[in-house]
Amino acid sequence: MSQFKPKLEAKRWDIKKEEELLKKWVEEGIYQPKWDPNRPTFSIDTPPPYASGIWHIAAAAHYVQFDFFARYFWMKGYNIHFPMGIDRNGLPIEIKVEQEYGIKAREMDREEFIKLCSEKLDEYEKYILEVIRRSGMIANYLNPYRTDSPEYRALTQATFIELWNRGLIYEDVRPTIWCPECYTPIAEAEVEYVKRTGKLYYIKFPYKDDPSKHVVIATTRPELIGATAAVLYHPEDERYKDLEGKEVVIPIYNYPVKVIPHPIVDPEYGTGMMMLSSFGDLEDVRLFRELRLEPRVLISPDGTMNELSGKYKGLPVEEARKRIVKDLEAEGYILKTEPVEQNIPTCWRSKNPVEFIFVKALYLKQLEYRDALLKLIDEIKFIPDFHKQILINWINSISIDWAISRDRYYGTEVPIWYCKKCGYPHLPEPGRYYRPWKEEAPFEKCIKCGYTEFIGDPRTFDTWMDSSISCLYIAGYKRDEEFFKHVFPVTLRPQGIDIVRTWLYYTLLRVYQLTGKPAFKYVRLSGMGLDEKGRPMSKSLGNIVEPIPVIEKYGADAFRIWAASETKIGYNYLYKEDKIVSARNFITKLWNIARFISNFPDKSGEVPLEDLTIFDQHLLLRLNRLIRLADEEYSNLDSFETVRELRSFVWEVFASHYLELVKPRLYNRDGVFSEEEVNSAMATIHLTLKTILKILHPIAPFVTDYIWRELYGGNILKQSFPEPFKLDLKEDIMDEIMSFNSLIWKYKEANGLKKRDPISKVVAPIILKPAASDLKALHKISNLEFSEEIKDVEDTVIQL
RNA sequence: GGGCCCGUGGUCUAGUGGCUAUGACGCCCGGCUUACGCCCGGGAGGUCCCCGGUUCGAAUCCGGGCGGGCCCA
Repeated sequence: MSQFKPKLEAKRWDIKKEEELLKKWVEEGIYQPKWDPNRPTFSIDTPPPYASGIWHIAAAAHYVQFDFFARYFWMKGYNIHFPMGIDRNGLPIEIKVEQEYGIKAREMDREEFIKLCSEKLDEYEKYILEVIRRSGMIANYLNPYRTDSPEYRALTQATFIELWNRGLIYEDVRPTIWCPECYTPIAEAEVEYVKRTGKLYYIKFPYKDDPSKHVVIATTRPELIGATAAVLYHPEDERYKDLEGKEVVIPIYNYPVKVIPHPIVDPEYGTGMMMLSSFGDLEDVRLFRELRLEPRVLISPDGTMNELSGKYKGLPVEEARKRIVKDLEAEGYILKTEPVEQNIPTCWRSKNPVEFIFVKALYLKQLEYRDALLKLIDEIKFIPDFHKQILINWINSISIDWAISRDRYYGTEVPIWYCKKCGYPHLPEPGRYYRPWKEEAPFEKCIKCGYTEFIGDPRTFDTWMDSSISCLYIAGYKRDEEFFKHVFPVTLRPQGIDIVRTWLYYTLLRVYQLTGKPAFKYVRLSGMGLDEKGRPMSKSLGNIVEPIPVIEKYGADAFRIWAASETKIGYNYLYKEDKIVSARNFITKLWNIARFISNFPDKSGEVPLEDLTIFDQHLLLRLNRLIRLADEEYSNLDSFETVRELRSFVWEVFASHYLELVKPRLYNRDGVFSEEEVNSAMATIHLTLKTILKILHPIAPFVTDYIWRELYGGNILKQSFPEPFKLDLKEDIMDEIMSFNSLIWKYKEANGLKKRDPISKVVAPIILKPAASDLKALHKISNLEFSEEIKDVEDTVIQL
């Protein structure tokens, strides 16, 4: 009928419109919302992604997930503080630059090297910000903060200076986990254990008092025999009991060590006799401390053997192992070798095996905060709560203080100058950004000896020293106290479960040390995004799916709907293209519903709820369920059920049944409906559409905003989130309506009728009476009656 | 070795004590219904990993096992 013409003309949503909307959003200022101190604030400590290469789609999915809640709380009237940050400090970029240009940072000009890193970071940063922009996040990507900016680094240094002055930081020469490739100490949290098959060597150690006798020791590290300080067996091991107190002689190196019983030894492993060397692993370090043994470290910081190793000096560890095995074999010390499964501790960045050597490093006290932190985390709500256990386990397993200095270059500088004469450390006033390796010391003379020359500390901080205060930085800590009071503790920390022991733990520790408070109200821990076979996406597997091509093919909304409805919070989730297709199909469906509705004038402002037909009120009553669910679930920072429920309401209830039923009334070709009834339908379809658009908007901002603008005008984000309709009905009859429709359709199909063929008589349950005229019209029933006798829709009587 | 998570139609997935187990994709049948074939209607397809226990009742809770993943030692 020509009197109806849809306002939405296209037959499907055109994803090219997304770019137009992105421009509009910039113009409308949604990325930098106005601040109103009288309203509550929803703030997000957005994980500043590390600018080091391509992002996979599952990672991007994690980011849009917290955008949902920013948009939701915006519609609920909150201030939104949603900064975007980029993490740019630390080792990964240095390693990337070293590899790409084939250079070594410590062999070139520091200024020059830093410049190369910075340029590379700019390149990667652009890519990340484009993903953020293109996926429709309202994070302030127009003005991101950077962890390597002078302002950010000044804050890292200020917090360090404060903790130093409070005595929480000390310098020590201690056995440290060391990466020879990165040439720096690394933290416990940065060690990654890699399984591989190695060799177990069975080596004879002669008795000191009787060289004709020997014990056999099995080890995977024969190059460390010269670092052995004792040999151990299990106290219950009958084979070795009479050896207690005796001494054995180390082959090649020819010095004696004691035989000591210790429960750490596994009698089943090797021969049940183990050598304790400095240092094969962290356990060795602990044992040396416990047994008060003098360590003999044979390995240099560059991963080669040092002078203590004798003739193996200068050889890389692996090479030295081969050489000493040869020598031991030549002298008949090796009895046998066998393959063994090993867990090699490696550096998570360079993937090289780590070593344990003596290094001077700065330490931040953390051991003494364990109990306080365990208590503190009870004040934070974890979503889902079962993942809190990861953090608890980690806190309980920490065994050494945190080594926070790194002998590297692209990072926040350790702000210390040392007196050139007496070496006394001097720290500057906190506030500005200091670079001791290139700046004059801001001191007149040494406060200890009065000497006037200083030397700057060349080291940088562990990058977690910077990222662990991101929530303080974004809250204006030490820079805008008024703002800080409003937004701290930050509402939400969203992050993956893979960095609980690093980012989350270090943040809670640092923020507690600095403020005495929990950093967040909510911590939302998401699982890992995997490829369609359930494997992590990685370069080496070649299974990385990039987000932007997917967004360009299916639209950001389809991508976001997938992220909202296929990823259960806390659980791993698989990327599957057909899921995105399915989300895109839903958008097409929604578009066409809106297109259909746009044929009819919006009467929702003219008809009060109580004047709607009872059937129309039933639809809104059913819609109330969805409104309540969405409101509750979004406010609990989840979206999974809402999107599934919304999809089912829109597709099944609203489109397939309600809209089919009211079509005859809307068109009213035969004039059987009164003007009030027609207006009621026109009001109901628009009320429902508006509600659906608002509920879906946080998830699918583009298509909902576009439809809103076309039909109702303005930016939908500036609408308030829907409240349930106030209706005087108890339970809606939509389920019965749907069963009835299916019954009739099934009946007609079974009897070879088309859907539009008439039926002479139907006797239906009384509960369906409110929809009588709509049912009659849709199914072309000449005589529709209702009976109280019929309880169940299934028992409806049909006559052809 | 420890912790956490997972194991549901061909594939993926919802469901954490209760009627004939949810949905998506795929498959089969029917439909030229004027918002939508990116559609509509109908349908087939499942030992809910295995064993034992608790219970009137278990996919769901408990114990044990098998298989997979992540993190840690």
